[in-house]
Amino acid sequence: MKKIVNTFEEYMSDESRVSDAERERILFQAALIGKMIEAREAQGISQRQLAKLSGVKQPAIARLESMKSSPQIDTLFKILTPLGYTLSIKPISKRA
Amino acid sequence: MKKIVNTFEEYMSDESRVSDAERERILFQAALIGKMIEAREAQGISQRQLAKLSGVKQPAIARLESMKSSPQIDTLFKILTPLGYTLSIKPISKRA
DNA sequence: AGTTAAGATAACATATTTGTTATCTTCTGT
DNA sequence: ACAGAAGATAACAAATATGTTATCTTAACT
Repeated sequence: MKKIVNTFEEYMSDESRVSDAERERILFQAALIGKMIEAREAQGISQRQLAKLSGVKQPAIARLESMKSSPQIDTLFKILTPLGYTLSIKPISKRA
Repeated sequence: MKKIVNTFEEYMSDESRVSDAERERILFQAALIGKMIEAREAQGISQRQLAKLSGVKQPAIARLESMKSSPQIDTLFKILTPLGYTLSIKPISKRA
């Protein structure tokens, strides 16, 4: 019977739930989302304003910023573009 | 009555269908997918092999490589990780 | 001609995201 | 105390991606 987890940290540190590869993947994802939030806040834009700019609704933005969903790539681009950012592929282990 | 389009190029050049912002977004997306395909082929890995490595099924890989779907971010990471790549955010108009 | 491998596709079920609308909580400022 | 703004969340419908299984087409090779 699995322990109920309440936080992201609890989930991530439970080795019976998350493989190393999956953990790495989630951390990359979290870093990406984190930078997106930084970009929005640095420009003083609220989720509701960004919703208007991007066409993505505020609840969807809230869900993805709090990592409650794994957004589709076009949703990410819709949000990043009005913030002046885009996505690119880079080799793992190279520094940002 | 809308003309039926058969190719990506026809679709992209139809201004009644695609706004400038959307066109830019789609081109970024296409560039990203293109690099993913390059990475796979440069390593001599087939879609079926990559399916085993990534846990994403071959039909899903085929669909996203041919831009028939807008994959979820975690699907992209699952595929990119065994290829040795990851995603990062960068300002628009900076060169790769 | 036959065989094998690769990518594309079909059809359907399942899972997940996103839209929609509304509300809740918290914080800030008055 | 009140009002307004911000982010989080709830509930449900609609849209879309993914899994599953199988087949098709094309190309390369014998």
